[in-house]
Amino acid sequence: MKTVEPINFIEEKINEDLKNGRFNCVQTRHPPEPSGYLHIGHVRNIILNYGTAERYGGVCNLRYDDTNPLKESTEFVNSIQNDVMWLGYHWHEIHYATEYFQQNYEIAVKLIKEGKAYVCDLSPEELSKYRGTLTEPGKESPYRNRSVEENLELFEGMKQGKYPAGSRCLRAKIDMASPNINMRDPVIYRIQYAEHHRIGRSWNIYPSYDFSHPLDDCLEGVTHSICGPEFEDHRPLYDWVVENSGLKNKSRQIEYTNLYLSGTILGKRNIKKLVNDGIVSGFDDPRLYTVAGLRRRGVLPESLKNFVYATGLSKVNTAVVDRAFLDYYIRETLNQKARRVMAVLDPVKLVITNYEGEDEEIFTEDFPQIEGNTEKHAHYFGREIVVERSDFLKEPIPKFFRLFVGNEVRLKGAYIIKCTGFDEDENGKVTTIYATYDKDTKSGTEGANRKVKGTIHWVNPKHAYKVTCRLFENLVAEEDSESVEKNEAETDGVRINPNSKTELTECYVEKLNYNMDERYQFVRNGYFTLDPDTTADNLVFNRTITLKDSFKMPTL
RNA sequence: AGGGGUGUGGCCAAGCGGUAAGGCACAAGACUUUGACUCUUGCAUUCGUAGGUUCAAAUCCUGCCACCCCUGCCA
Repeated sequence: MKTVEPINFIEEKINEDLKNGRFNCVQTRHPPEPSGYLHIGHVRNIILNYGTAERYGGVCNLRYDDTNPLKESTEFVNSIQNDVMWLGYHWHEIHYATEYFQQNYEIAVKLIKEGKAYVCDLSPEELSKYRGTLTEPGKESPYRNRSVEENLELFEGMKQGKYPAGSRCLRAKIDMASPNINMRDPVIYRIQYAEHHRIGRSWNIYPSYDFSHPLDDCLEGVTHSICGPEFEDHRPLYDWVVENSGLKNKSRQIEYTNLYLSGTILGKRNIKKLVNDGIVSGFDDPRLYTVAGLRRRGVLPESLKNFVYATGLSKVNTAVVDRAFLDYYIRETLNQKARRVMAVLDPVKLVITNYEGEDEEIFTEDFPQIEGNTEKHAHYFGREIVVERSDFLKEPIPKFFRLFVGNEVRLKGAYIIKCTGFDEDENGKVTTIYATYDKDTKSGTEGANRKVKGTIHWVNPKHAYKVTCRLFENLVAEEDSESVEKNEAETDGVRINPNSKTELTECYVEKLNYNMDERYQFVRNGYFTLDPDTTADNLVFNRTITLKDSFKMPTL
């Protein structure tokens, strides 16, 4: 087995194992518990497991860690598979921890026979007391030294459902005085009468994670079991189980650190709460950093992968990656793939006062960033068009070179116009802008060489689609925003932005054959994707992300 | 004497005894029929802290400090 150039400390460890002969191949597993939707934090784990196996020419299995029927469901099983496929990873096989229950059980019996496990009758409360504290050692259970026969009989009784849940459990006999609490005779089997989403009620006893996980790894042929940092001090227990299982394949657990993203709410529990409280519309709400939400927003899987690789892996447990970093990778990909489209999101009417006659068809072909794009885009210039409200200012401010009375600006792909005036309503809101156009400056002609500072986009409503755009604000309140003052909702110390709702607005986009699979850059507005809910007569776009805007309005 | 981890610029992050890579963010400038993109430049005399070893330390040693995880019959 050849080693590969390591890109992180995990691969360094793998190379060690390959070099000293502990393993001669690499097999990993992706072990989600089907108790929630995958989010961007899980993406790193997925990339690590599938990606590492891939790099070493090994395989990675998808294995549902479904040892707790109380929290799991088929809905989550399906969503996980869907998300992994969307990310572009391929599992070798799909397994369920429940497939190994018989083998787990037999190994538990073997442990009992060897005097390494016993049935304990302590109640959960008592068990907790006997466990000791962080600073004090635990006390041995009075049931610790039962005979092998009695243990065997009791365990069999548990399996047959003779005792109520919580009345007894099977514990590994390790060391009640261990400074590592996980080693103080951990519970490895508990009684649970519940409908399991996959195996129904066929088992009355369920192995705990600490017991089944290492076993399943070994059984499946996993060489490297890559998991989160919270299992670091479970490793001695993992090794204990592996060692005492009698299994030949001895898997190795390697921990990595979690991914935290600033200004986001992650964690299955938190996301569920947002969904249940109705703060978001579902697990695929585009404001959520779930894989489903990100996908609906129009983020591409390769952006996510590039982002994860770029953040690297260290063991710094306090690392919080800035959200701007993710944004950068989203834009980077989209910039190469998005089709440029003229659109006006917040329209205000603009009248070309010296334009006469029929609307004029304008062809442009200046979208060179799009691969293989030979199509001509037809625009219709005319007397009445719409432009973006934010491209006009009643009172110009320094360094602003878009529309204001007296200023010239180019309408992208068309003519240079000069703003001559505007109307406003009683509230001071601009209702109409007036301008004249210079007919010698049409794009593509000699006269077009004249330079003006600003270029704005525009749409002729008579020849455009009226569409719906979903815009939204970040779910998490900015640190220093005023909205934080009167926040009502709070999830685990993270302040929810009370203004965060998905807003549907009526906008105009130029006529094109829109394709569900394509990304669009609404020129000067950001990147958009068609929403799955879109219909033939109502196009719904989701804003993926805004463009960078280096023009800053001065703060007064 | 609880155990296990981690500390490099605003945010990630290389570095593994030879005199602080890179990216994001930010700032300035160039280019531009998207103020996008692209390009150019700037941005840690210092690596949690205090000592020690050395010709030489972010890298080795010692003490201290800070933060994260662990007291589910969850994973």
